[in-house]
Amino acid sequence: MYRKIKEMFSKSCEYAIKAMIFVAQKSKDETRVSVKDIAKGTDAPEHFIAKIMQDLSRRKLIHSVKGPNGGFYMDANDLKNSISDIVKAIDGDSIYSDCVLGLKACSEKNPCPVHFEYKEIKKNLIKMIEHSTIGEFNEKLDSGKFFLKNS
Amino acid sequence: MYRKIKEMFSKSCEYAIKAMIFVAQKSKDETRVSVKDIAKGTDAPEHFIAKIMQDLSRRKLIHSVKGPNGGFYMDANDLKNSISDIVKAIDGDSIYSDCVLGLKACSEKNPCPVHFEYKEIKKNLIKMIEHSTIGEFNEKLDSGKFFLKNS
DNA sequence: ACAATTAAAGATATAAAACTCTTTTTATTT
DNA sequence: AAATAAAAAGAGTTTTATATCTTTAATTGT
Repeated sequence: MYRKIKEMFSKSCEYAIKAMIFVAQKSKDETRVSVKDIAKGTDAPEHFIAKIMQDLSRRKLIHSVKGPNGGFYMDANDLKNSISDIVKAIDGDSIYSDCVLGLKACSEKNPCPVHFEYKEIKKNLIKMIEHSTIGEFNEKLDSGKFFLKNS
Repeated sequence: MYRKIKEMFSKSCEYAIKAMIFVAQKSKDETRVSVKDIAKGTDAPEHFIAKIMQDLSRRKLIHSVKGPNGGFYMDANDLKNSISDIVKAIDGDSIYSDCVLGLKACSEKNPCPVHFEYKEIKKNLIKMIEHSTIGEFNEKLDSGKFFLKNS
């Protein structure tokens, strides 16, 4: 029985976050970024990231235009979106609401054994992903000290 | 496209944690707990939790005996295991090592944009799951203030 | 020794996530 | 208006996780 690897976010969500940051980078000068470019820039499978971009677009986290010279871009408002907004759009908000042990009945009044310990972790996690906006990451990457690609 | 629900641990791992706590509860007086009882006590599918118990047993996180009046039990040493030990046994240790954005090349010197923010979260998470042992939870549950079942 | 009981092992089935391919729609450029 | 380039939509495939079922091996009580 091989059960391995359990990440914080789904693969889709990882790609989504990377894609958002990537497009933010490229769309300063009104440029539109094609799915192909996003796939290359983030080491994501092209057709898969295309689907994810559709989701992000439908959820208004990013803009898109069809046709020649079309593609994805972000406006000033889009840059205000947080990692949390992306996570919610792609993975849903169970990371906020659900019990670590998967107990539906778990609550403050009916806590699972790890409830209060986990509460702190969750609070920090949420703080982090809500606090950091795409725009901020954009600036960080400009500084040249951070990287998006795998190789 | 329906992508929903992304938990901190895998379902298998949730079941494993609950099962470990459940068996700890029951095995004070040298009692052995059967798979059937574990399944009932933790709201887990019987045949599925059976597989998980096999894993835990193989990894020496729990003891088992076959035959009539057989079942699973924990000795004093087993009670010293932490949640972290269970997580590592079932989900692997990627939660410790892997980049949130799934970047293989991500490191202190080659950080992804969220690397340093996430580092703190990870540190807290690890501290929590390493710190809390099965034995402690056992005592907590004894106090009657915590619950394992879903309903 | 035998029957009963239980976990271990193995094989199979189902569901969800990850990924791919094809067709359609929309916009742009000539 | 036609050709083209791009995303959107839809359908399909593969892989992994979850779950079930069956057989085997070990232990106990009679």
